[in-house]
Amino acid sequence: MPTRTGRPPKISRADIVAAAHRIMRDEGTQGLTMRKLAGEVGTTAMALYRHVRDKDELMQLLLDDYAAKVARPELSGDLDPGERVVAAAVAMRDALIGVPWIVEVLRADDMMSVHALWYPETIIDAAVRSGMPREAAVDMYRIIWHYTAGEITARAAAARRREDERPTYRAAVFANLDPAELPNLAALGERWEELTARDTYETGVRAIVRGLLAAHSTAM
Amino acid sequence: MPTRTGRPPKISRADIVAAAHRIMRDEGTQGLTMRKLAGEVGTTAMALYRHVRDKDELMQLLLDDYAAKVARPELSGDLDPGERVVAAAVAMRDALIGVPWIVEVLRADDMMSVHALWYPETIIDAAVRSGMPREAAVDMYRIIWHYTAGEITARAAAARRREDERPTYRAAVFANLDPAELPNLAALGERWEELTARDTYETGVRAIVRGLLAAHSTAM
DNA sequence: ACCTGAACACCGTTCAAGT
DNA sequence: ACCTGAACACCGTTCAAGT
Repeated sequence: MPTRTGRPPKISRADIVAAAHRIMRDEGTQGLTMRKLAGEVGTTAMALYRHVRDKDELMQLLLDDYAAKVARPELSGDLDPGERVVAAAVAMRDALIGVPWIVEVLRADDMMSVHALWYPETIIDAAVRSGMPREAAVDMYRIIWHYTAGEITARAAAARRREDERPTYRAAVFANLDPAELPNLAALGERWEELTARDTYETGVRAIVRGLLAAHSTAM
Repeated sequence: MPTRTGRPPKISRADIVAAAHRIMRDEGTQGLTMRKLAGEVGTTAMALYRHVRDKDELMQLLLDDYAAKVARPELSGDLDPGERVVAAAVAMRDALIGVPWIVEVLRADDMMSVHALWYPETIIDAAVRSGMPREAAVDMYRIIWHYTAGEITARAAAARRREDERPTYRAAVFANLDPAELPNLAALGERWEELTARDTYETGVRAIVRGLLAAHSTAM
């Protein structure tokens, strides 16, 4: 058994990740800086680089750590395949709704961390059981993912905007609509604010699933 | 007629916006800094603040300028309402595909600049003509918008990733899948890369439209 | 009225030196 | 082996001074 030599560590990866989660929760992606994180952990910014290659690796660590903690919801066994897809998508959205920064980190990968591959697996599995070829099932997953990522991002941005005091650019635009050119928007007027605050996520996934299943059975 | 006094301007808002567009095109949102922009225009960073309140206002200017230049596609008159929605959504996606930074700027507003309100108007109008109440038509527009924003962002990120040399995190994940736990993903294996490169945007909007129209006629 | 230089309060990251 | 201080090459923005 090799004896470790040298100075014993003051901080650990786990300390860093835990502190980073707290900052992310309280101040968002913007608020997470290496210097502030170091302060939270109780060292200097430079010490962090002993434990983490760079900020990108830290984000990946954060993602994996969160994904590992997300519980797998039990999907009731008597759902038909389409409803299983909807239930899995809603669960995925629920897992992301409090942590919109994750969507930024995920970016292009069309998927979450290793620990969250359960979501695509379930969605693809249910789609296949509904009679789709596996390729079409992957398309369904990706379409749902793009929709989910877009919805989460818009929701987070709307929440940020509501915290802002300044009058929205949007309000100014709606005050000056030409009803001749944009009759529907002008007719909606002040109701736009209220209508766009509604949670239509599930309506959307359900439409995607229904629409894709219908398209597939027509094509047969 | 009041005489203007003082030093004549060396640069204009138009110069600034034009230079900013070039930088955005060549280097993306990351590349646009006030100092670099000033260099491109031929002044100092601080001179920009005579013409633009701050970087946020500059982004809004950029957005409006681009939106004003986007041509309205003529939608053939003999499309049924559902196909009109699809055509408008595809046109909206096409207008955004080369300028993904716009989606970042738009953030929460669920819509583009004043000059691009034509898109929601057309989509809502077609949805209403297909027999939906206006509220449901707004929902349809928002669902399509979230899907579109998510797709554009993922597409841009995928393009960036392809430019990177380093082996993708995703590749490492797929090499170590447990087929017992994730049978579908394991079966897909190397095909994942190829399958997720496919353009499924139109399939997605079409499904959304079909699904929402079906849900509405069922409910009646 | 417009532009400039110096400065402020930040970033992520590197590197040589300390323990 | 780990941590620290000083430093580098950046940010957006302000402010007093110049033309």
